[in-house]
Order: sequence, then structure tokens, then C-alpha cells
Amino acid sequence: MNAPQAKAPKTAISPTRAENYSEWYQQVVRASDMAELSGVRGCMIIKPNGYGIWELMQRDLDRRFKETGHENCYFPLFIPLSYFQKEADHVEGFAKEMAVVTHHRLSTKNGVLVPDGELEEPLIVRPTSETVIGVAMAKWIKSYRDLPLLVNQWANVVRWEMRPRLLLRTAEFLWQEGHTAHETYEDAMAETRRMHEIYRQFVEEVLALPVVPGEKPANERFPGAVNSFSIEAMMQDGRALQAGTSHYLGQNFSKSLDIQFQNREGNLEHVHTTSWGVSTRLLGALVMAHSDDNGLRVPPRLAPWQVVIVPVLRGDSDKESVLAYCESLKSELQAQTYAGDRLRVKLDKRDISGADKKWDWIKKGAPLVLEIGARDVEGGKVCVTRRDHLDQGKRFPLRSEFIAGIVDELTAIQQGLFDQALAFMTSRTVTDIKTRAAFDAYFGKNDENGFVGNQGFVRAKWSGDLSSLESIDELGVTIRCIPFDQDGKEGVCVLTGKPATQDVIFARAY
RNA sequence: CGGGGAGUAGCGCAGUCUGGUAGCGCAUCUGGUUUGGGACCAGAGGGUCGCAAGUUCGAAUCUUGUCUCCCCGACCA
Repeated sequence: MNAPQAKAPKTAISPTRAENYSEWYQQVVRASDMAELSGVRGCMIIKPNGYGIWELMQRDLDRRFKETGHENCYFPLFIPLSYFQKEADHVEGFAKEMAVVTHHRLSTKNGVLVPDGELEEPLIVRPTSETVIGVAMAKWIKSYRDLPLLVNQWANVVRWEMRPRLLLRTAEFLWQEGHTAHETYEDAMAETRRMHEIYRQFVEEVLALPVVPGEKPANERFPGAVNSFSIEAMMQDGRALQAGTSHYLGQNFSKSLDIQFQNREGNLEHVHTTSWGVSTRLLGALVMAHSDDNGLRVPPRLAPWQVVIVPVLRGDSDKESVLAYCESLKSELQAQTYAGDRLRVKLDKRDISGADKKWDWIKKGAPLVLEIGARDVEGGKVCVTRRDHLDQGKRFPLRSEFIAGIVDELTAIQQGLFDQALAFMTSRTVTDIKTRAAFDAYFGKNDENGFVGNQGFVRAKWSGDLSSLESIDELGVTIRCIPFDQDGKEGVCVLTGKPATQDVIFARAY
């Protein structure tokens, strides 16, 4: 049992966010049945309730990629060590987190299975695929007429993380990686920015999560990139989470992997490449950004079940009529279209108490839960609980009114989650910190629980001097991005007091 | 990889100091009573106490090793 909470209202998740944020996070992931740890260090099992959300993310993003001319393909999981070695910064950036395959068979020695058959050349389990895809591009591209080359793959990758965190940072994760090759700097940069903007729209519209789009400072760039762009979201403890990245790789990879084309003048030139990705980390972002002390809250556009119907049965006498009412309600709702899809409606016929079922779906984050009993059938009504406003309790509209308003209601829930997250981010974004003393005071120390009471984004001027960042290392604070919207005004660097015009976002990050 | 904490039933925990082969709450199952709602009563099932070796007549408890998880750092999507 938990510590006695005499007056606190009962919450489905314990501890609450305020009591212990990181423990709360674990409990929400468990209660929502999205994912769990496996027997393999740092590797997770994504369960149907989590994977269903990921599938909806995939579907929406995939459509956006196709609409902008990209095609899917698949490259090998294993990358020869020699491929990886070709781009110096790239190797250095990933060397410390590589899974390496050195053998290709097992044999039995003293009754124990041991690796046997050492490989001539070790294989890397891909941490990202710039190199393998680049090698293929070098074969595919001959002429400027072959450009741009726009491909994407949905795949798993492995990065041997020191400190895994369920859904947010695991050794293996699922993602999408786009790789493109272009004739000119301008084309490649436009592509980098286009995909970055697609991520911004996707995360804001579909995940209902407001973000700060911007460029990464030099020290936070992807290994091998010339420019890295990110969208930064704020979690409910005020920490930042990079929700998507897009990189202009310049000619770094084309030179090291020899990706050349004959230009319009007939001369050989190296292509300009880009890469961009989002991962299952977005599931973790969803949890940390939208959940409350009663569990997950899934934006309708990502909800595997947007409406869950829970029959409340008091005895066999009304069972048939209630179930029939639920079935027809389900059919009518399914005939509705929201965000381009038929409504996803679940009729939960499990033989457990109605109250248990309702709370199960609240913890799983279903946007709307309908409890239907004999009296609703009689009155032609429905009993509605809205996940984004549990505090408002239940309401009992006429069935016909509810169905007529369902699309508007889902739209309102989607928008409401965004608005709440935006209000939170705005309230935790500080713009009036001008001195180092104020900066240090703001980021101060965590309390004993690890819960950080006074934390968020600090938007302030920065001189651009990378060495000045060493002084904020001990605070665990980094520059998350240099936002696109700049006021361009002269000011002083919050870290050094030197003249500075550039605004940046400082925060602790996941 | 460094520092700290922890692995006992599905979940949350007690028991470990002072060895005598497991207990509580919730969940699960059965029966009953209830019910516009996260119900109540009674009964039941479920654990080789993370794993391995050692000490001992005897180990959840002591020793050593090892794996995993959590928190703080260094690294990252």
C-alpha cells in the first residue's frame, strides 16, 4: 500500500506526478499497458496498446512522406565495420554505443553453447543507416537526372545506451529514417527544412504537442552533420525532449562514400545529402506530456480506440437489450468519419464489473468512455466520460445528440490537449532571465524526490561561444535549440555578459 | 562506465540486523449479497524469496560472484 493520503482524492496512478515524477512515469506506462521491460538489458516489449499508437503515427507520417515524394525501402540490419569507418565524425559519435556481431554460429563445448566461426569482418548492428544507404546511393546515382533521390525506411536500430529508460531511451528502438541526395546545397537544405516542418506539423497536429522548432547548436549536432534541426517539446516536469530531428549532411558522406553525379556541365560532383527521423520515443513523449494522475491521455487522432463502450449490466434481465443498444450504437459511431478515418469504436464485453472496465480505459487513455445501462437504453441516452476532463464527471446527452456531435467532440479533445500542453509550456518558459546569477538561481538544485519544482525553458541571449557552455555542465543544462523565431535585438549573453543577438532555449533534457 | 538504492505471488510491500525452509494489501478464482457504478462478506489458488557458488544439521536471512532495474553523473533519439 501507499502512504496514507487522508484527504487526497483517489487517483488511479500512484505516486502522483508531484510526489515522484519518474516513478509516476513508470507506473503510467505499466497501467496503460503500452510497454514493458524484457529480459534483455535496455530492450522493451511494445504491447498492443502502445504499438497501436505507433501504427497510427506511422500511418500518418508515411502519408506525409509519400505526399512529398519519398518512397519506402529497406536496408540491411548489419553494417560492415569498414562502411562505418569512412566518415570520421560519424564513427566518433557512435563508437561508444555499438552492438557488434563477431561470430556466425554456435557450437557446444562442455555442454554449453559458445560462439563459434569468427567473422572475417565484424558487423555492426545499425545505430543509423547513413553509411549503408550512402554506399547504395553511390551505385544508384550517375547523373543529375537521378536527383533528387528520396528514400525512407521504417526499421529498428540499436544504440547501446548507458542508461536506458523505458520508451524514451532504449537499446533497441523503432524509427523511421529518411535519406535523400540532392544536386545542390539549396535543394538539400530545402529538403532538410521541409521534413523538419513536416515533423513540427505532425507532432503538433497529431500528437497534440506544441514544440519549439529550431537549429541545434554545434555541440549538439548529429555526428557527421553540417546542420541539425530539431523540434523540442516540454514534458510535465519542465524538461525538454527532442521529438524529431532533420539533418543537412552537406557533402560529408558523399565525399567519404564517393557518391558522385555528373552535373549539367558534364563534370563530376558530390551530392548533398540529408537524413531525418522520429522514433518510438514519441510514445514516451506522449506519456510524459499528456498523462495525468489517472493515467495516459491519448489524443483522439492516435487513439487505437477513440470511443469505448462499456455495458453496465445489472442482471440477465436487461443484458440483451443493453447489449443490442451498445451494438447499434457502435455501428452508428463507426459510420462517422473523423480526421479522414472511420471512428475506431470498441465495445468492451469482458465479463468484469463496469466500474473496473471504465477505469481500465481511463488508465489506457481512451478519449471517450460510454457507460451504457438499462436506464440509458430506456431514455435513449448515453453516459459520457471525457478523458480530458475527468473533473467534469459524467454527462447524459441523448444518443442522437451525442452521435451528431461526436466529430466535434473529438476535435475539441484533440485541441484541448494541445491547448493544455501549450499553456503549460508557455507558463514554464521564462524570458526575463538576463544575468548569470538569475540563471543559476532558476536552474538551482532538485529536491530529494528528484522532482523539480522550478524548471522549464529559459529563453535568453547567447553569444555563440561554445566554451561558455562548460560552465553550465554541472547544472545539467544544455542549449536545446536556437529557435527560428528570433527578435534580432541586441542584448547580452546570459552566460558571459558579452554582446549577443541570438536567442536560444536552455533546459534540462531527456 | 563512476556513485547511491533495490530485486520476496500479476502490482505495491513486510520479513533479512538477531539463520529454523514465507506473510500483508490490491489483483485473480469460487460462492453469496449488492450495484447509475473504481462495492461488500466468506473461502481458495498462486512464490525453487533475481541467478550461481560457498558456509551450515538447516539460508529469503551470512559470504563471494553475477545479472537486472531505479536515482544522480558522463553519452545519446
